[in-house]
Amino acid sequence: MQSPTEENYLKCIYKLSLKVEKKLSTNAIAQAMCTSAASVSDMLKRLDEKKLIKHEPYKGVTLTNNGRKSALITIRKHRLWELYLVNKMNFGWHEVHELAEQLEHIQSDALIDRINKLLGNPMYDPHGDPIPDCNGEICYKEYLPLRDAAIGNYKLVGVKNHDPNFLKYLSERKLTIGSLIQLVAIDEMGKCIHIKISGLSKLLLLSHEVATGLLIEKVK
Amino acid sequence: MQSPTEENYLKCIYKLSLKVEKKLSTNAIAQAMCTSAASVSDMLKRLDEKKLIKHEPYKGVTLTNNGRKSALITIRKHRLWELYLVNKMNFGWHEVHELAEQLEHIQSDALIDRINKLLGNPMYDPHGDPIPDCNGEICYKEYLPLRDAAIGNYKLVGVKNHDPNFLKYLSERKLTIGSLIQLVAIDEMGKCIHIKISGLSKLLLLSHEVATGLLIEKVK
DNA sequence: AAAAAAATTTAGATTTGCCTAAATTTAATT
DNA sequence: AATTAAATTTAGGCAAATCTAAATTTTTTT
Repeated sequence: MQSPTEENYLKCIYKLSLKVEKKLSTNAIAQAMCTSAASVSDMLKRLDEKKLIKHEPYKGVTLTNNGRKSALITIRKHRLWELYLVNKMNFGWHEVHELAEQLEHIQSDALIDRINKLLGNPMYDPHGDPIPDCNGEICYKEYLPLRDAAIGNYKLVGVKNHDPNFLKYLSERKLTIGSLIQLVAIDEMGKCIHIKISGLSKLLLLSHEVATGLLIEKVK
Repeated sequence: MQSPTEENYLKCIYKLSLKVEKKLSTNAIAQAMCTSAASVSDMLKRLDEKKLIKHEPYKGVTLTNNGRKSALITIRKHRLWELYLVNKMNFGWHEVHELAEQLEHIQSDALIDRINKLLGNPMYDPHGDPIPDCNGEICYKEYLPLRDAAIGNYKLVGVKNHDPNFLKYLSERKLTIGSLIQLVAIDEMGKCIHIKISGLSKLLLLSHEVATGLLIEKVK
């Protein structure tokens, strides 16, 4: 078993590894964890001894299979809790991250299995991120930012930006995962796009920044 | 704010204080916490510095108002979580204590308020224990063990024994909080009693041990 | 290729929470 | 009242997780 801190390090290393192909630097982890490089160096030694990562001093870090699985199980718990908080406890999608950061460390397979069951074995969390299965298998989708889309019909399937203020901004405009979006016009000059959300009458104007944070899927 | 360990000590001291009128001994706490007297002595010093308890070395311990409130807020969280797990997540009343021991340390007023709201601001947990309000006020009831009752009609309002096996034994016999019980006969010789549960046809035989663990209320 | 800069690790401390063993205080016996 | 026994505290250590500062290694620059 891992401590909550170790779980957080593994989760962090996993997420950074998705962005960076090569071995991870101590500094990158320190920055992401908001701690000192010395603390990270200490922790890397411990995680290496536990065979959760492979750490060659001065060279960098990679996850072992065990470490990756552990990280994905923590991510699974986080995402299931987020979805539970939104779907069953009426929280907004902008409120659940910090809560899930705590709840993901609750140790009980029975509890997480129950949450999964009550949610109907869901595939995605409230932000559209895939939920790893109980073996730590995860299935990534190809995502297209709305910013790069042509005129047409789309479904909102994810957000790239998880900032609570951004999420609140979206839900206030009835934009959540699953929303059907018609891209009506692209204003390259004004650096924005015009969309219409299925079911709502009025047009919505989105800046390129906002459109960059929205991940969509083509609809027939 | 307190650490989970500090919360557990305060909860423990509060619960022991209910049983023992005078000042609590270090040993009593050590036994209840399954730790050494030296560790308790350490912790008492820390809690005293934080003004959560009053500790006169060699003399004993009492809670301050702050300490009592903190303990009761933790107990509130524990009992609300237990009820939530039973009522909303389909756990058995014998399965929820260990989970609630973890969940009670989640730090979020919004979450516990939401749980309270979803449960309809409940008064009692699944074992019939009163739930302190958000100010740490608790209202105890006078309880009568079924063992001491005369022939008549009663409602099961609590259990004195929280052992999961005992609880499972009861629920397997359709005995849970709220069950209406008709005390049909008292067999002093056989050290047992005969009861009939409302809605069920057949008689149930309960040993004096079991009847001692059941807390009841007279029904008109 | 040598020197300077950047990144990383090690050294030495700190805090929390625990331990065992020793010292101290209080309570119980003789 | 003196001694023994029990309870409690203190002393000294350990492990996790953090820190700052110093030492080391790698990379970059000149």
